Amino acid sequence: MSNAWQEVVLAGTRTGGRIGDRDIVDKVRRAVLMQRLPPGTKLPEVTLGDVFGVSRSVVRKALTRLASEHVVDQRPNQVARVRAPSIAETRETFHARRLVEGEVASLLAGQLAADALTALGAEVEGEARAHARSDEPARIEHSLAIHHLLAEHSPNRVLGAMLTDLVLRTSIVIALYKRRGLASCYLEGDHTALLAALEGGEPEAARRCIHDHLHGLEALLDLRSRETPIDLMAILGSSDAAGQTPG
Amino acid sequence: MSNAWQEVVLAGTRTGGRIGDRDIVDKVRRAVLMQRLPPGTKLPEVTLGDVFGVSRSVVRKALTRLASEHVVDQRPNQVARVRAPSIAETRETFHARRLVEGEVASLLAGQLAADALTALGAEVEGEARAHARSDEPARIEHSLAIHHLLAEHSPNRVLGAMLTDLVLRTSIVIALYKRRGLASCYLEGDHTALLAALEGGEPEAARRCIHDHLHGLEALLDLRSRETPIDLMAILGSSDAAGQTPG
DNA sequence: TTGCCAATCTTTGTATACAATAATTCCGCT
DNA sequence: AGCGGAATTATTGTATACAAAGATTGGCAA
Repeated sequence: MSNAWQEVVLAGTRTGGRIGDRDIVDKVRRAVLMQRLPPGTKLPEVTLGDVFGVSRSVVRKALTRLASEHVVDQRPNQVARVRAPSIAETRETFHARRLVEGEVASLLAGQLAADALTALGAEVEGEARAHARSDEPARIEHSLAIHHLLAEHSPNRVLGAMLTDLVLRTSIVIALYKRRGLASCYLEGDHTALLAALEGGEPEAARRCIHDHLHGLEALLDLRSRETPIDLMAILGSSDAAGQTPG
Repeated sequence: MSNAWQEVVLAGTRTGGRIGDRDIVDKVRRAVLMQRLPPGTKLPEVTLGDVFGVSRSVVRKALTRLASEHVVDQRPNQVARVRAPSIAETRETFHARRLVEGEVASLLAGQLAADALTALGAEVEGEARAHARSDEPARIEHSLAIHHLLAEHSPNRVLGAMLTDLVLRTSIVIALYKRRGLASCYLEGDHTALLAALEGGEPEAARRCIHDHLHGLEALLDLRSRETPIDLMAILGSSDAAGQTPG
């Protein structure tokens, strides 16, 4: 059990500024996203409190927020754990994201200001270069930035917020279910095509780009229905939190 | 101000069973929905704690959850207040709900089990009868039940949860922006047509029913842009405006 | 050995005390 | 009166203490 994930979570915590629940949320979310906190990892309140140098009150608030973001699983009288979405939920999340992000993209087509387009272009280019030099963490960072920009610039803020949530959730399940041996989930040209559709003011083309992109992404996952880790753990009595070896 | 909203919130609280944060969330949400807690109402933690007989810890948790549900506005170091969505957000919420609920309805067409259909039919009938006897609270109750059933039975649970959230938010803004003098927001036959489309297994018809229904609902609101306080701030902030400020 | 139960320990749930910050009030001044 | 501005009050933020519920461990018996 000597996981020592505490140090991982704390990586790069700026000393000096007082730590609030927001900082904890950001750090944990990021750690989960970067797959440094694998699903099922227990997150006891006192431990997190020690790591961040705050008391349980702050940690509890952070955990509640993380639970509402679907990042952790918080059950009464039990230790909070990093959530492990099931295969079914993964498919459903992709479906929902296609719907929402497709709509946002179609709304955005031809409506983006010049600076927004250049920012988007920079991220697309950055992603391509990161992929070229096989820097997967950086590539993921750029990819997230692209979709986060879409969410931010959505003229419909409600849809934008929903998209932010869905991007987070799909990122988590991608990390979870990525095919073994697959170095990257980069899809050549997808984002470039999207950018072109947005710049060219073609709503339906933009929507189609999003749909294709997300279908492609989903196809890169290993979604065969060996039943969900959660179910197994529940059945077995959840005595073991660490890695579940298949077969 | 002697508002005495405390008694309103507590209406029908069963004594005996221990009160948890969930109970508070449900009660406050319901009170907001039923317009017994108007937007802007302050919800101090100690007061709520006294009302429900629990300490601030529990109340804080409940308020955090309500904030994540967009029911209350929680800003640092300030009293939580019942949220008052802007007109722009109202339009955006309706747009989002059309998108999501339309998709859910299309997924559900021809897929609902017999008992679900009868339950749905009962609610549709109940709504019609409540409208006939001008019992608006009961009518709202039935209408909520209809859409809640759709969300519950959604084969896509992610979309279902999103729909639940959007139904809540639209209900709040309907209560907020309903045209004065309008006794009810009942739209004759809308739900019946939806039920027929669902039963008949016509996905696109079901989606269209939802779209029409929500457009109709939105049209019943008074969404003229008497502008938000933000404009005032902008005027007072910029020095070049044609000065009507005295002295 | 295996299974079960009790004791122990860990972890969360709740209440409360104190600190920090925003809102209010009241007073003196113009 | 009208208007700052400081003292006061109200309210939230954080930490901590204790209670309650799970999880773990060890021993005992079949």
